[in-house]
Amino acid sequence: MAKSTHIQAVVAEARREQVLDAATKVFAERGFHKATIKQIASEAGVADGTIYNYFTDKSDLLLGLLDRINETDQRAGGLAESGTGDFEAFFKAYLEHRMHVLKDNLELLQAVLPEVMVNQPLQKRYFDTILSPTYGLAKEQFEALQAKGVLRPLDPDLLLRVIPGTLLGLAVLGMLGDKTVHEQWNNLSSVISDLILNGLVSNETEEKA
Amino acid sequence: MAKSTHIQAVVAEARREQVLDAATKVFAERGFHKATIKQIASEAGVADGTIYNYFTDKSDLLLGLLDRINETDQRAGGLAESGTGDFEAFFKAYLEHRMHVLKDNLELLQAVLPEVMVNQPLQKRYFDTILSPTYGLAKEQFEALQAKGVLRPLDPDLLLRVIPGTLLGLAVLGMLGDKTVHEQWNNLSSVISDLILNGLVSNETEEKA
Amino acid sequence: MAKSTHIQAVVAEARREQVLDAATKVFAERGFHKATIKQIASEAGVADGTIYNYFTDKSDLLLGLLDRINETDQRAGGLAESGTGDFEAFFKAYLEHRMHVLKDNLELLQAVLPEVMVNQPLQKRYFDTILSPTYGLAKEQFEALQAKGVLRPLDPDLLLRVIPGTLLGLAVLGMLGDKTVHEQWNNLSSVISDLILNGLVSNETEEKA
Amino acid sequence: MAKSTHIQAVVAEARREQVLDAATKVFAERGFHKATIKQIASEAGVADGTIYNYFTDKSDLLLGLLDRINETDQRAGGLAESGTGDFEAFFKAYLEHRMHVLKDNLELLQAVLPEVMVNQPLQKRYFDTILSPTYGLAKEQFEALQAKGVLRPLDPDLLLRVIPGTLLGLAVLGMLGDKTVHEQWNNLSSVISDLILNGLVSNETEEKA
DNA sequence: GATGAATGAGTTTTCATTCAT
DNA sequence: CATGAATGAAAACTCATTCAT
Repeated sequence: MAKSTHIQAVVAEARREQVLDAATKVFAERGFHKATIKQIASEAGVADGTIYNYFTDKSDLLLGLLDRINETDQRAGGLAESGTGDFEAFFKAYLEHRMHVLKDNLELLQAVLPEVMVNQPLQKRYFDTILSPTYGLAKEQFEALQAKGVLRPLDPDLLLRVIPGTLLGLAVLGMLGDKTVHEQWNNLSSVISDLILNGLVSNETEEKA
Repeated sequence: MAKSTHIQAVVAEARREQVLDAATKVFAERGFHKATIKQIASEAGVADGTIYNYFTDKSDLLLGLLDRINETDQRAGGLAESGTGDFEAFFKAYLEHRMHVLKDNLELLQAVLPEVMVNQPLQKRYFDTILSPTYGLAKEQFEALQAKGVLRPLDPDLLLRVIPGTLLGLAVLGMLGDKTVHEQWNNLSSVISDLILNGLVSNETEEKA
Repeated sequence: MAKSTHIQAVVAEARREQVLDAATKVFAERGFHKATIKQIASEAGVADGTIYNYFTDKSDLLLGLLDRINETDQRAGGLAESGTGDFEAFFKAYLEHRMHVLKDNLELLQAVLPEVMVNQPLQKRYFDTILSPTYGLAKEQFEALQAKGVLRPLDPDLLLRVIPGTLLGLAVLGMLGDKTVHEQWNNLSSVISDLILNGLVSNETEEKA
Repeated sequence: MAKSTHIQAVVAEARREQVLDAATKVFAERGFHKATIKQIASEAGVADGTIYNYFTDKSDLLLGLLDRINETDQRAGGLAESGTGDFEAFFKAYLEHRMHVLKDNLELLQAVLPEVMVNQPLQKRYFDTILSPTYGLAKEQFEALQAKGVLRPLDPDLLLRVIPGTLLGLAVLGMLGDKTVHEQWNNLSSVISDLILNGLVSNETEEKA
């Protein structure tokens, strides 16, 4: 019995994922409201009613996707540095990693973001479970590096909006159909690193001054 | 008769604006799809049917709002520098201006962006009429400054995504309910300028190396 | 404007009645749950959506019917006697009147009763607005007649359940398909009067004993 | 094998009863249509599908309950009098018995009645198997008593609607939420007997006249 | 032009019933 | 026989759009 119960659970979980995959695709393509349960069910290869065996609601599908983003973010890890030397190398690697994760989850983000932007209960959940924890963690790390003199003393709370905001903004530009963003996504990573680390202004100029 | 026609035209234009104002508010609050014509009409103080004397469609309201964003952007102006000396001061001022304009139009952006992110015909229109022209213009200016050695030789196409992307990303963070972004919006401007111009890494460190 | 507004109101009220008539018929025939909005709309000669311009809900239709029963009951009047002499004649006339009103509203009662029996919020409303007031009024009248020695001293609270209960029970028997009840409805009135006034047991027998 | 078959039959019958008990409860609480197979199955402690091994249909459950009412009525017995003397005492006892049986089966009645009132095929079955036999039986007894001069010569067909109708009506008042009916159920029995036997009008008055 | 009631297509959701395990 | 997930038909309800006034 334990075994069959276990198999049931595995099958059920697989079905859930199958439905969430379909919802991701359809929400991303058509938006939350224009997406119909029929389309999602058909994309998932199940009957309409089946979806309601796994989700209470159409909007419960969205919560399921939010949880996925959350898990993705957990796995992506934080700004945990070995503390050893090279911050620049570390930052580049970290940013590249985040950009990579972001790229892999653009569809998911596109499925969720437009609705979250417009739905306040969802906003709260998104902010509390996804953004806020990230902020808390990173802030301490920034302050430590600033204390060591490795980083310039910019307000860490604001840096923590600007840097992820940049990634988010690029993702949104991508969703708005900017082909360059899509095609050069990998190169963007190093430009951002370079820009954020060293700034826009030429050193020659600066050193002259 | 010419006069009365003119008056009518003025009244009609005023009515159009009145409806667009209402649509901005209701779309921003509830999202394009959850917003109903009834709500917009009521907010505008007109009857449902009246809206159809000025707009063919619910989605035509959205096009009207897109045009407003376009106008906003036109008025905000480009990166036109007098060419004289201080690029840093100029960039700071420019960024502050754009941030200010953006702040004033957050509601409009929130009304339009989530739907544009999900609606491909709208994307194309948005991209072609709003983003693309901005890029073209700014690119030449960047290249000129890089040629003069004022700016470091980062790929201008990518810079032109990263910098506006940062502003857009911050606006989106705001729409997602990040209170810090709202409260510190004005301070964000100088942090961004500083970060973009000079980078994150402390000069002391750099110069030692 | 006052005139056109008035006309609007009259038309609207007529439409409401038209829909309630249709609902009465369809609910009585098929029961609340098996009745569909489509059927009611079709019976009323309007589109489905039109019903929702006058009633918030399917169950709001039922409330509308309850109100009708209430009005019916108000018009039917109470046990108000001139106080003069002949209680028996008065009671016969009163009962006949109530039976007549009941007959005219059997369809309405059949539409409402089965659902009220099964729906507690509706029960409360039905009891509070329809049954309870009737009880309060009649109780005093009974007690007065008992004090005068006209009526035997049976518990008035219980009499006030038994007598209307008898009418209600006969109506229900009718709804259950008892043909005799339908066909002899008018004769039932005098049998009930006679039974209630004089009892079942023969006077001869009684007087012998 | 004969034995195991017998055991199976007993188990099966027990399961049937278990499901009917559950159906009685859930139908009475929520009404036939709002009751779901899932709720009944859960109340009975079996799986949804199991119910279909014992009943062809949701409405077959109702037929099962109708049969129970029928059995209840059979057991309750008729108006069979020993023919000896005291009709009044007999009638009181009989009525008390019926009221008692009715009280014990109010839940069952509440489960069945509202749906029967609205479902014609069910009505026919209910009428033919339950009401009609009762009528036939009792009518003869009434006529005999009237012939003996024990009872006044009221139309027996109508009396046979009025008396059970009174009980039924009181049960319905109870289902409509009349607390007095519930609380005073036992006292109602003697009031009804008294009223039906002796009438409402005071004997003093009558004898004067 | 302005109005707002009427329309009915389109969606979500429920739930009796089936059937593979 | 028992199970309970899958099914999909059926219903309530919403709302953009039309059009008679």
